[in-house]
Amino acid sequence: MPEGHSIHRLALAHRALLAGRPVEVDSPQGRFAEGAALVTGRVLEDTSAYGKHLFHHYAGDLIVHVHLGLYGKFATGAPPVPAPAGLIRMRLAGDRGWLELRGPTACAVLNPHEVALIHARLGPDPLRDDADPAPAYARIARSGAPLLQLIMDQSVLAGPGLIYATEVLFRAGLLPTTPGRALSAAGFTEIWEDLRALMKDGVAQGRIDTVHVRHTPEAMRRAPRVDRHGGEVYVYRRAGQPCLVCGTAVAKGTMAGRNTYWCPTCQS
DNA sequence: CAGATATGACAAC
DNA sequence: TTGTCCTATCTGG
Repeated sequence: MPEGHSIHRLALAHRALLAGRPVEVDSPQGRFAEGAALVTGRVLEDTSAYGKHLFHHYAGDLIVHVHLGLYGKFATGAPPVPAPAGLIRMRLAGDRGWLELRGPTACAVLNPHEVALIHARLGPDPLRDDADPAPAYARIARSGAPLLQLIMDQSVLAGPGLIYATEVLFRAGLLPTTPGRALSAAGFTEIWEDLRALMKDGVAQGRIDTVHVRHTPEAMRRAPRVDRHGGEVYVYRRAGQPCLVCGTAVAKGTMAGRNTYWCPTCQS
């Protein structure tokens, strides 16, 4: 489930499992063999997350950068390390546990300068307390692109993916097609604060649940009747099913090659 | 078993 | 807008 909350959660888990001690790194599948050879045996000093990007910081200014893309997955466990099954791009083994990485879009050893370049091309991450949302609103306010695309654009906001973008727009009562420049400053602040609340809950729970997280006061006023027995999301992948707030059939469309969902009654 | 699908990102047309 | 990458899982026959 690789939206930003998953990556932050992975950074925490990997720190707890492996940081502070030397780790053995290899690549059973082979495609990360050269990178693994550079870092194996070093101390994994820390981990970090920025948007959907995960970093393993090794002693000696070597950083392994991982981007899960659409299919990437980590598996972790306590010792002993299991026999390799499937295609394992990267495997870590420390004295407290092990980790396997499959199917990432990116897995490479970088230097601090290269990491800084990645940070520089990302927008503010709602999960980072050092984030300044102002540049994101500046981008949105002068764009005619649809809000769904802008929220998913990692150079505007780092971390939200299709589910959070879809759901936060439902909670804000805005159609996915709303042009960025139609969003008021107050409307942006509501979305930013809601993303922070939703994604922090996502980190804590390990799943996306946009129905049970408290709405902002503005959204509560618009959608006060939440079905407590409803699903984890309001509209994502619920095409044709009744809206949890008003009962209207959830609509489905396509935008920039991605499926989009919205409630024709609650969103305008 | 083949085929479709997936929470992403990028290049190429 | 389409194709490509990477892998696992779910669907239908």
